[in-house]
Amino acid sequence: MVSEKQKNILNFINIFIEKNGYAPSVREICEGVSLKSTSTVQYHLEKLIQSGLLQKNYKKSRALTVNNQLSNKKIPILGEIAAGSLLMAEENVIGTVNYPDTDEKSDLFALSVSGDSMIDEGIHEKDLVIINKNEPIKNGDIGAFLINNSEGTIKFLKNIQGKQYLVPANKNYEKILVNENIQPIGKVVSLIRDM
Amino acid sequence: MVSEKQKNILNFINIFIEKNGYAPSVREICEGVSLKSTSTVQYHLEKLIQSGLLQKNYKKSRALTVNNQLSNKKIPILGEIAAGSLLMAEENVIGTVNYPDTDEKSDLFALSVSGDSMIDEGIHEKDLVIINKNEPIKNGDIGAFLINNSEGTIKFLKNIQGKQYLVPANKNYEKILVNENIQPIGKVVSLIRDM
DNA sequence: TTTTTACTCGAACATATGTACTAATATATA
DNA sequence: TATATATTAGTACATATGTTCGAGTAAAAA
Repeated sequence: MVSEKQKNILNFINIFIEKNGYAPSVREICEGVSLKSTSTVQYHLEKLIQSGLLQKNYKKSRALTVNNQLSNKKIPILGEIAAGSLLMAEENVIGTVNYPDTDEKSDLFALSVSGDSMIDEGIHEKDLVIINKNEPIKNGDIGAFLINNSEGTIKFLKNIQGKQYLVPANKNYEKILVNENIQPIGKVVSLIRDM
Repeated sequence: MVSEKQKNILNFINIFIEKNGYAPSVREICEGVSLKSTSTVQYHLEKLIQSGLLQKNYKKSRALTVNNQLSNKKIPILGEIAAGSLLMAEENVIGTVNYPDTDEKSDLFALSVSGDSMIDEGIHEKDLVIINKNEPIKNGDIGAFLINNSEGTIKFLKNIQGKQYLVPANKNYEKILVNENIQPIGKVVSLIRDM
């Protein structure tokens, strides 16, 4: 569906943007991919738009955006989870972290780990865990949970003898039976540690 | 030096780029910051350029780039370190990872961790460690080293009784005396784990 | 007061740039 | 063979857009 020339053009646009910080004009694409007519480029741009690989704004200069899978987005870092609320209230956002934006539907945020209850899994105090609110926590997953509407915690979710438990990775802590006071926030999908 | 109006304009440009993926035109800035004349915007853009906060290309449309401290750069992920060479030869690059670009002089790359010699420090197999080639490995730091020009490894660097050792974080492994067969690659500055 | 600096506006200009139309060529398809 | 599709080129047009010039206002400095 997408010809070599079109891939060539898309690649040129990508490199140009990375190098210059803004998109090339139609005539600069001409130069860049050895085409002599602007209408030829126009033709290929239309094809790329139809293929969903490119976005363009009618009559606006250099208003190309490439639909890259590897774009970045800033996700909020929450200091502590507000009592009684899972909302990412602005007053709780203590910063942002850059993270590759892979899933368009995902709703990500970051939590700074406090305590050592997951130390045996290599999750340390002050590590940053990335949590996806839209990804369900399955048996054996590490997830973020809210206890008694006040305290946020990272634990394994494990099914033991038919009952659900929050299981720490530290022998000094006890597992916790999941009841109505415990609500899941989301699955831990990534971990970032600065040293 | 930079007036409120100019900060206002810079902020508008930043938000516009983040939202649209390309920079605003002079007239769109007019609209956005409630100014009626394009020359007024031109005037403020000049000021911002003089202050080093903005870059512009003469006569090119929407060719503004904001000198943000929080840009991102792609850093290469090396599969294995080439025998006899620390060069990041293209054939060894198995991917890239997005990482916030904080230090302009830093020379970063990523290594996928193999083995469990640092497990007690919460560094697991398949974790991605970010290494700064320009940051010296000091006593007590975790660094990346090349052994016998062939094998790359992550270890503590520790000074024990006047001698330098590579110290694992795993009781099942022995520490290694630093000799001429061991050369430092760089300090481990960050860790990324996908789950 | 006069002078300087900072900021704003309006109008006009030059051109960089996106777009449209027609035609030609080559290759595949019926 | 005839027809359709893909690609390229040339020309021309409309306008989006950066730039320049002149002037006015307000506040601060001399």
